[in-house]
Amino acid sequence: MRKVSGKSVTIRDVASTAGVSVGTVSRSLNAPDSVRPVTLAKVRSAIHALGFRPDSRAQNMRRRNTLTIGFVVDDIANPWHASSFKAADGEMREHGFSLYLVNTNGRASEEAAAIDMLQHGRADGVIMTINNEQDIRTIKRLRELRIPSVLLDRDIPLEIDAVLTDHATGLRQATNYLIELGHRRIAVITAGNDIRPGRERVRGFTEAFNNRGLPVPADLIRSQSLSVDFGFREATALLQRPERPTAIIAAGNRILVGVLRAFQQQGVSVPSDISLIGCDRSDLAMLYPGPITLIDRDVDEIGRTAAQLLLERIANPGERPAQRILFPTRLILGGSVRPN
Amino acid sequence: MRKVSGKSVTIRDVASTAGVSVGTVSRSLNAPDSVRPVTLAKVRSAIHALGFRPDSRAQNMRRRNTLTIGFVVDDIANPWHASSFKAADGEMREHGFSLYLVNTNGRASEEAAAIDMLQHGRADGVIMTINNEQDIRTIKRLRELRIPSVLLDRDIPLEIDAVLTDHATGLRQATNYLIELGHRRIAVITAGNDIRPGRERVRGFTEAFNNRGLPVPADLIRSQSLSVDFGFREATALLQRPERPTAIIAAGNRILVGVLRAFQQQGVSVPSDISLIGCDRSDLAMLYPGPITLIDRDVDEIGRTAAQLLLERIANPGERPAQRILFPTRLILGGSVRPN
DNA sequence: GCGTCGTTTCGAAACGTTTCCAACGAATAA
DNA sequence: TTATTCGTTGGAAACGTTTCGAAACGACGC
Repeated sequence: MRKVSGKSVTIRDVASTAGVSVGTVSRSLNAPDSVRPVTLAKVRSAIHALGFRPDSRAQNMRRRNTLTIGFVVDDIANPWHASSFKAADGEMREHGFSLYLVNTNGRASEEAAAIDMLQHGRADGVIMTINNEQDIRTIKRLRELRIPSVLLDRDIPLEIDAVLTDHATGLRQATNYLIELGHRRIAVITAGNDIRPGRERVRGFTEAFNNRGLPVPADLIRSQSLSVDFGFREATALLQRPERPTAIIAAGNRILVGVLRAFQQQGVSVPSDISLIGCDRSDLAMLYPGPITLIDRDVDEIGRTAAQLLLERIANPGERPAQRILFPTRLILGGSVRPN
Repeated sequence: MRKVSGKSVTIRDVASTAGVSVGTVSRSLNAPDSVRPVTLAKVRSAIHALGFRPDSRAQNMRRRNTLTIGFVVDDIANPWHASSFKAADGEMREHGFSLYLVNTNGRASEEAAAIDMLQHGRADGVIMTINNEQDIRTIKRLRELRIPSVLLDRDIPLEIDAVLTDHATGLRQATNYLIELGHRRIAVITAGNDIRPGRERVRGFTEAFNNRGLPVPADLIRSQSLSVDFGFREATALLQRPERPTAIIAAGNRILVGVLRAFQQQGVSVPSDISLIGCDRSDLAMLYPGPITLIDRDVDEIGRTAAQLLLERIANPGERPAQRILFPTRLILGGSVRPN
């Protein structure tokens, strides 16, 4: 809190102290090779003596950039988002960028406001996991976006880079696994068809049954939202049906939380009362006694790839066609499934 | 990606379109009451027609602020940090601020670099949970900090606002509870004495024994780090002792993860083989069968309070004495403890 | 008709950098 | 010797906004 002198030291102070012009100071910082060693030394010692650090605001203003990337998610307390943030942040930091984290709480209005704010001089690019691929406001903003962007696990019919997950295959594998163990009344709880993961997971689930000529248990497909509450509500309802499903696929890491909460409340144990498959590695999934069998994916690589894609766009702002990169999933066998 | 014209629209374009001066446009935006209604209308329609939005970089430059707050933690994947971020972010957003999230990975050098960067024009304030209260580099920076700051759950002998938790009482209560249930070989795993939570928790633990005239099990106090790995290592070692503790207090939410991992690996069940108390509400603690008895605190209120403290400092930059606000803990009984 | 006042607007300066162009001196080539 | 080039430096313009003092304008009182 020690505020010695009111004014902070600028490049002009350094220049006059070192007895050179401001241009020379600037070049000493940004292109030291272009200044004579003896001059450089004078400048450096002046900088050191005054404790000068360039003001980022002025640099951003003049350079027309910010070295900042917006990272937009609905909920950073979702461990998957936190992990992908960390991965993207690590990659970005290596290239001198920092990340603005915008938590939209799943509200489309905050999402739109975030994009508006970020693109007018607060960020050089955006990584987003939007909440609804059909929302008019968001789409409109994305279409007119002035800075490069990458979608994370979302898919929009616009020329935007995207890093996607092969959820369909993941769900197909998981469903096959359950079918092979004799399960037929298999429920899946997942996002609605307003986002790609919801659509793809339902597709994979359906295909698994179709491929074997088995009837698809359409009324056991609960596809609407990735929220904890939705998982809880649907699991509760499923457990109360006269003919309980013998297995549930909680396709979404927040959904898994809701499902386990329902199990806890109803005193249902896994896997003796019901089999369970989750999504995405998390402390909960890995340490829950069993542990829980899950459809995993490499969140670090996904986050890092998003960052790389964006960095490339920023470095070469040409009009390349959009890239869409697909990452595989992997079924990790735990102890939350038993034969039926 | 539609980049119509190379240049973006500035306040000058608006001025000439509306037939007024740039000053008037600026005042239309920032002090609409000071401009005649008919002029305001002209300006507004020009703004709308051109799709003008002021450039944040220029505003930051001229106004000498950024409406941005740095939020510095070692690991955003720690759910406690994620929750406090969300709470602080919500409060800040209401006041027009956004949050820069800086993930230091627990490295003191990155911590110092983050502070350096933030205070030179990237942020108007900082909320920090630093990694080591004794680190020279960090201390030095905090002493010379040019922007207001708030420490979250950390304590440094400097005039800096802080939002703290009454960990000592929390640990005393938890320890008392175990003692009353007949436990004597109680282990505690927690942070080292380089951060306040470590010191306070050990103090509370010790006091509980002292208050009853019982010998303090000094060799069961494992106080070094809040990491998952430390929790895992210490729990593993404790389980392998000839005289196992009958109860473990995992005093730190990451430590709890490590402890449960050790239990999982060694096939130890809770509470039949050993009693367990954790810290901080988390999906894992609440859904782990039992659930786990824990020392909780209101993370939302803590995060919000940190934000409010900082906002107040930013609004009134006077030299008030530092404020230190202490929040209580609460023992939430689960099913992870049984009488000994 | 003139001075005064209040409201509204104009225009320029300022914020702290970067970058461009001109200028300079020394070194090299003719 | 003069012309040319190269490396280095100085000085000013520029980035897009806010803000401040001055100017313009009407209304009003005398």
